[in-house]
Amino acid sequence: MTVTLADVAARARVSPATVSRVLNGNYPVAASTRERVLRAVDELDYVLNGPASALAAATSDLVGILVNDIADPFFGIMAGAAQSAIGDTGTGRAGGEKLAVVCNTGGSPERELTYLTLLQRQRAAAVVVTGGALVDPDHIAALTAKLTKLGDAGTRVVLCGRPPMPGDAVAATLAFDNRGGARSLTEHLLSLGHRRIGYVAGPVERSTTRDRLDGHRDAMTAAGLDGPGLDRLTVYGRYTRASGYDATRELLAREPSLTAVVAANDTVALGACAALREAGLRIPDDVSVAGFDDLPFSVDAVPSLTTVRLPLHEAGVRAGRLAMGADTPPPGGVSTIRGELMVRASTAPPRA
Amino acid sequence: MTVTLADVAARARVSPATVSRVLNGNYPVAASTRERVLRAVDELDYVLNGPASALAAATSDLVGILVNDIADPFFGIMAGAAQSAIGDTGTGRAGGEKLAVVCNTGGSPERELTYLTLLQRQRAAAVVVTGGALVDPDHIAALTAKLTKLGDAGTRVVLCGRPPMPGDAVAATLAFDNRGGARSLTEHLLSLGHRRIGYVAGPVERSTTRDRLDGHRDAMTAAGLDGPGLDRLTVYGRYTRASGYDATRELLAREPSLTAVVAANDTVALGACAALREAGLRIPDDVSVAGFDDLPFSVDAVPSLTTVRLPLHEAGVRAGRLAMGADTPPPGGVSTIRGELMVRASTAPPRA
DNA sequence: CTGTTAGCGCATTCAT
DNA sequence: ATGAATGCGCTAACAG
Repeated sequence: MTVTLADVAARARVSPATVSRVLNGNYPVAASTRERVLRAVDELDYVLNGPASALAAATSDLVGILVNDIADPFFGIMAGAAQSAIGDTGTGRAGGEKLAVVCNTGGSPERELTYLTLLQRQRAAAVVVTGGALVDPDHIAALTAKLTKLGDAGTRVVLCGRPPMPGDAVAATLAFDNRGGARSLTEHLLSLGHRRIGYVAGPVERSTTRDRLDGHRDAMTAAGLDGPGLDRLTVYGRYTRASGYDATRELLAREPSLTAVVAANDTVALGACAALREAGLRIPDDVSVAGFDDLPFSVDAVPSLTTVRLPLHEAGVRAGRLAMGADTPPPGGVSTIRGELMVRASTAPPRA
Repeated sequence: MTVTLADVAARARVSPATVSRVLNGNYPVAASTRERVLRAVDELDYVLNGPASALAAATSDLVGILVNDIADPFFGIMAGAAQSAIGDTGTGRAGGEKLAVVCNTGGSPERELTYLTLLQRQRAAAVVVTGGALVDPDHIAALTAKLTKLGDAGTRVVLCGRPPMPGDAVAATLAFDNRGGARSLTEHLLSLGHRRIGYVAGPVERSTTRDRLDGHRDAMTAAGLDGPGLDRLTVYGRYTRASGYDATRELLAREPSLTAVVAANDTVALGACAALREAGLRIPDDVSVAGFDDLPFSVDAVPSLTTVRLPLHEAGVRAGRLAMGADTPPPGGVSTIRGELMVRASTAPPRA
């Protein structure tokens, strides 16, 4: 019923071993023979049996890319870039093709572990884990253990847009400088003259939330604005528009004379804008707003959003190449990627 | 080095077959034995060898979800919904877990075919193909052939948000009523009194583009507004913000007295808004704008966008369940999903 | 309910 | 440069 390598061998009048060799291209084969085999493959419309191949070779051509939220362009951009970098590395022939796939954890630590197990089960060639991590020590330990096993089994593990992990389970990590970016963003607001700045944070248990908030606090503290007021003007939520909306209303209730709102990311910032507008406040005339990430829609927002640009596409490509072994890991295994402050129309000096 | 099923069997003092049976759970096993085996699995930290399992069983637990653009929430929402529907069908035990993965074709027909081959190679349990199709007959033929082979090999093929295909290669298709939705959208504009309506279409070779444009033309024709003017006020582009921006400038150049712009989707509509605003036109006072899809950001746009809501999440979940065989296909194999007109602030009667 | 026996389709030694 | 033989780890008949 289904065509096997042996069928191809018979048609090409060679041994199965030879067919295997031309297909994998890692071995010297006479040009004429190769030609004949390739023709038989074509005529029979043969497709390699992946599981059989993976079983015999003890490794598969599967590369997994884990994301927290596939509906969020933040992850989509990174994943898409990684996926194309991995696909493009192929020789074009069917031989070197990797199957780069993205797995959506939905931010759930259990699903993260489950996907990793599934990938381990498939003997994945590499795994790219993207986005902020959970700060919970138990989960970090479990994750580290799982990644170590993957690494020991020959799977190359790459972290992208995620803080480094302890141990040597990870081949390479590309970390974003969330703290530094957040600090420069708040410094920008401070330099405009703002003093009563609200902060809409993400989920408290995520490293990204912590890092960005830390950066914000660094700037506030350096300006002598630390103290209890800082906590009072910080509201935690999720990385959604609705969360930004709700948190901003809360902020407004706590401090009606707010002159600026810094959001954990661009999506949250949009929700903040909606809440401010609804309260009859103009942006940036009455209140300035800033985001983080610089997703594609941010430049089109009205007014266009001041934010910190993260080179998501570039990071994804680098992670993909690292996963393929096409690039060598940075010294020490960790590379920190900086964000760039994008000053646009949503921030201005506070009203006099 | 690596723990195998035989190791588990030895530790649990049963035969390998029994271990296999408790792991797959599709066979009666005494509770005490199962307990012993599970304990051994745990103690040895055993992970099933997917390729070996797939080889022996002639099917894997991999489910592929193909999308045109992973960075576009349109696809992200459908893919995420499908993926969670597939994951949730699992019993919770490691046994029934499917590995739902998304593959990004980038809209390239070659990559679409390549991914399908890769999935075929892996003996995927099911494949969900999302989004608009290429209208090119050659590609449709190639795709049909490939899907037929997949189907013959036991892979369940489901189409989601995509027009039906000829033949019986496909187990089920969930099609969006793009034409009907587009028609009702333009009718809305017409009923407001608009007559000079520009249309910013997507890529000419995509079925989604065609269908939505057809719906628009249906409405225009019914209103007696067909003729050469219709073509003159139609500009093709891509499904991006930049494309909407450029096309709208072009439209404005062709017809400065335009009173409305209908865009192929919400993202394009945002670009259109930017171009109009830059031209000093107010929305909707001077020009009305409408989109399609009702992505999450559309309600937050300023002004909020009139559009046609497509139940992307619901469609994704249905596709996922269909792919798992958890739901039975609709009669005839095809189910058409209607959109819902969402009238918001970006459309208003034209100026007198 | 459980053990035994055969492959599944391919990559890889080892020969030649 | 090519062929023959072996085993990867597991599932699926069959027995019992």
